[in-house]
Amino acid sequence: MKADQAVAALAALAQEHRLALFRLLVQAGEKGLAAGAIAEALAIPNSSLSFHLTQLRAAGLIEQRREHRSIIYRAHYSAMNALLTYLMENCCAGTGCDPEPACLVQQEEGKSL
Amino acid sequence: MKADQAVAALAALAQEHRLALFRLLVQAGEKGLAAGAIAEALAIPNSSLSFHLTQLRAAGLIEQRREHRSIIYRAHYSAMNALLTYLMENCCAGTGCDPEPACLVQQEEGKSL
DNA sequence: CCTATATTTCCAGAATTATGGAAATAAGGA
DNA sequence: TCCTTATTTCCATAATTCTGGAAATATAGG
Repeated sequence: MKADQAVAALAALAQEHRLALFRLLVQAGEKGLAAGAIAEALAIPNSSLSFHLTQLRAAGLIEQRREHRSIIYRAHYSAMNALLTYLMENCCAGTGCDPEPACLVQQEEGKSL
Repeated sequence: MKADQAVAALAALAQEHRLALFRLLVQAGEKGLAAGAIAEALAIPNSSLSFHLTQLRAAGLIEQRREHRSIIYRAHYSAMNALLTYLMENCCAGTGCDPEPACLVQQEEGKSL
């Protein structure tokens, strides 16, 4: 991951409504949620929600698909993991970070982040 | 962790210089780095660096201590882990997130995040 | 006390971002 | 085609953030 992608992803998450929205999608899992359901859950006007969905999508953190009349959004987990990995890359100069429980993210890889 | 703390931490990281700075400190480990060394490594004017250090510190992501004439900064790993955990909280509706390698952060807890 | 080093504070201009109502677009069914 | 539902685009206002030079503050040593 490159620095400007990471900045874009962090900026996308650094907003009250978008953070709540992203977490909602993280918790919803692979099946995702329709835009209308999100607007209702978060009590945000449609036009504002659409703006925030666009921001998250531009940052690569969520995906959309159309299903009948609804547009379904879901979290893009691998993008999220790439971000977490980037943040903690080469952490603690390789010393293991004790006694703090840092460096968690990098220990379970070998898969496509 | 509460939502507004998470937003503050993400906003602090969502800036080119601050992200590079934070990662530099993550990689430097517990011994940290002096402000001057950071300014040199990142090629940022002192006043700008000081602004960014203040932002990161206000968000709880870094700590400072004085050592002789220098002020040493280091990453606050537990705050970082609290943020990562918050982002992925209850992820994938408990289904395990396969086939994506998400949900990494929460699997190694039992320690003070 | 004077000097050198290290870092922060002050400031104002430039740039970016969030908001929500109203209108526009898209899809599906009668 | 016409109607209903679902979502996005447009727009102007308001608010926030970044920048870096110059001056101020803090520490240490001679």
